[in-house]
Amino acid sequence: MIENYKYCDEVQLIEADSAKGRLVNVAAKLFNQKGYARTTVRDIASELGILSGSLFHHFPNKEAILCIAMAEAILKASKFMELAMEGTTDAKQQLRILIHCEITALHDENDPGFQLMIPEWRSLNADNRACILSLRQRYEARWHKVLESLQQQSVVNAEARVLRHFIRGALLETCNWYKPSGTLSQKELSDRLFESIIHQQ
Amino acid sequence: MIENYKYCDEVQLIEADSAKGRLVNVAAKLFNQKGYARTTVRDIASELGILSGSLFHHFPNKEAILCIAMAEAILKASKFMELAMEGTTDAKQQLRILIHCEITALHDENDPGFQLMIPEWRSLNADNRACILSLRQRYEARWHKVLESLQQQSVVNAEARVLRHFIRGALLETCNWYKPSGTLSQKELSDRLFESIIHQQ
Amino acid sequence: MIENYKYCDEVQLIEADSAKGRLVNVAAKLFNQKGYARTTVRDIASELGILSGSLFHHFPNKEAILCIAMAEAILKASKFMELAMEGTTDAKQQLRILIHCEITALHDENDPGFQLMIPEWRSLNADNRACILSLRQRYEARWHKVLESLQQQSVVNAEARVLRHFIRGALLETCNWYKPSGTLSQKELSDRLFESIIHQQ
Amino acid sequence: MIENYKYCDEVQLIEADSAKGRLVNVAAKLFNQKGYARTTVRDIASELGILSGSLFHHFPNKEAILCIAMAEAILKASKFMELAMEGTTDAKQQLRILIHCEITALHDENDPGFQLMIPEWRSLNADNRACILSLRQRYEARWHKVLESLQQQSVVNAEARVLRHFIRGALLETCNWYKPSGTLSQKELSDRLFESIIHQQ
DNA sequence: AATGAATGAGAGTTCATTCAT
DNA sequence: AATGAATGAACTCTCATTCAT
Repeated sequence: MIENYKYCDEVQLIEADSAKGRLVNVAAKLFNQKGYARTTVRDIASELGILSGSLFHHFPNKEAILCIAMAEAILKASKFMELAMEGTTDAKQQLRILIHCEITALHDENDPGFQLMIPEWRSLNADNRACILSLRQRYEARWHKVLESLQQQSVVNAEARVLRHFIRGALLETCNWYKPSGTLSQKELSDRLFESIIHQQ
Repeated sequence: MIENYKYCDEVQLIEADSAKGRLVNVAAKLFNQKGYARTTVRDIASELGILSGSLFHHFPNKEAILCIAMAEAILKASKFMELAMEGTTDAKQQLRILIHCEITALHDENDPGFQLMIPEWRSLNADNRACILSLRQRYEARWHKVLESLQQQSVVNAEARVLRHFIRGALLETCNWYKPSGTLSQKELSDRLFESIIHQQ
Repeated sequence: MIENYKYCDEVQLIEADSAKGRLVNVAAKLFNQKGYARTTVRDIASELGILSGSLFHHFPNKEAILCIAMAEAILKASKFMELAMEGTTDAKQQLRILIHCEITALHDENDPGFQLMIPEWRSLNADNRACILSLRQRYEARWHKVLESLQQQSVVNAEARVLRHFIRGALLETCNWYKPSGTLSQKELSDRLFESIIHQQ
Repeated sequence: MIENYKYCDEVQLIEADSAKGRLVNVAAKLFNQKGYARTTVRDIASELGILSGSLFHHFPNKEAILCIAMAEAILKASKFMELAMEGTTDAKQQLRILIHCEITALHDENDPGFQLMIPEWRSLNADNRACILSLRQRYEARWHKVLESLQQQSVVNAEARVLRHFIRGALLETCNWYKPSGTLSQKELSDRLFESIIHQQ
């Protein structure tokens, strides 16, 4: 039954201050905390101080909330990343920036949808997966280009594709242990990963 | 209701050939495919050719199946790892072995519980978490020792604790993209990660 | 959403004394009284002294109950009619029997599904409609043959097809006004309609 | 909740060209197509190009729309019928006219409420039923008189009351099969029923 | 050990209706 | 007159779990 609904035909950033924006944000936070399946629409509604039926004024169903949270997150992260990359041509520095941007996206309290993308992938139906996938393409293409360049320079010891997966996994896992409020800053955390891969002579 | 049940007081390896062993195996496989929450006890039972009520002759509840699958997996992986480490004293080689063992555990078809440990952690209640945590301790202690040794030798550029998280994430993520049947063998995959971290002079 | 479920692949008479048989009977009675849409599964369950969830042990959804009630009704009515027609060759007498059988089916307390067929037709999805339609075919074919024969004899003044619709409507409407407990017996009622159409010289 | 509201205290014909008139018309059409219970106020509103909340500026609730649609229909049909009967004294001819008028009312696209009266009777609460019933009285009294007269002349073979039910059913059922756009005109259809009952010598 | 009917809480969703703007 | 966000009760259906057989 989860199969026959499709969202995000026309993706567009929702204003974070709107009712809809707050709703997506709150929902994504709960999805992160408890998992999508374990989060009920009543949980989301009560967090917002409304009743569960009112959610369906804004979204046709629960999955649409997840889908739009992911869509917004990847769009936002893509923009942020491209802005941050501007003017940098050195592949090593580009990688440093990519890592930092992804860390930022994963731990941005105002954009809780980014870290859902991998673990809650299975919660999307085929159509919604296709939609999110297409949005991720531009973002992943950037990564690929940088890593390929590094591979050709023999700065890294693995195929670009394989290395991207390693890095994604390492970064995603930070959501399970890293607390931004601790002693390690996000910048330092990013650098730790960067330096684990790129050894300076 | 998930809160008030505790399993795995007395952990012991179930014979893989027993009815109980097959049950855990089948269930863990389904949990991997669809996620614990989305897998129903009926799914598990029908895969086994029995009715859902019959599951409860073997396990007090669904969570217990998850818990024991994890417990078995970590015990089995620990044994396998310690066997593989025997006689190796060089820290670099030890790391290579650890990585290879974890890849093996993650992709072992006969031990599908290992890859559940992180993503389905939240599906366990407090008691069961404590139980699994204690079983993981010995396993993680081994990792820690090796990584600390490498850090002291300045072979790696991050704190042992942080690096362990990076590696765990990178390895876990392989479950989402790596197919053992493809062109890259598990050994090669392990080596890719090893060489990404440990740069040879 | 009502669209994507199909029932009655393999139609077979359910034993009226079984739990399932009683369930269909009770449900169909309620559908007659209040209409399908206004009858809740809780209504049905509470009439049976069980809880609403238990219904779904026997039927996959509410529509399936309606569908099987119709399927059983038309099968039962077909059998009854063919038995009653045996040995009768005179078309007038055959019509008399057909009318009587349909009156009987419409007012049979133990087969409350028959009178649902027309008014609740729209409550079925496309697949279920096709299923019921195919079951009705044999039944309607009988009517058609008799009425055509009468038309050729010029005993009736309308095309067989049109006349069948008139008769069906007239008979169906009896459910809204006729009470078998009143002064008019079912036999008499049937004869009134018969004699309204077939004028004796 | 359907019980405690009463409409149609003061019945009056709404101008068909008014906003209210169009609304009733559109709603009744939908009620015919999908059934009252399955038609949502959003369906009606979207057909009119407004939002569902706006309906309640014109009508206190959904049931009122149904009720007024019926009320208008019976008033309109009564007027039409009495006009058509004027000057006709022969009972047979009167019946022919009555049948034709009812066919006309049932298939009048501009008066879709008439065919709702029987099948959606159950959707009205007690007060609204009483209201519609009183409006139908004059209309039905006309039928009764004509049929009694025919019965006394022994032109028909059933009690007036019973025959009226037969005819009503036969006519109502035409809504389920007869298409005015087909080869049979409404006049011909009416005559078919007339001639099925009144056999010419 | 297994069945299968039943439970009962709770899930997502629907929808007539209200009301401040 | 119309909007559209919100309500809240009711809906169908799911599912882990129980238990007499």
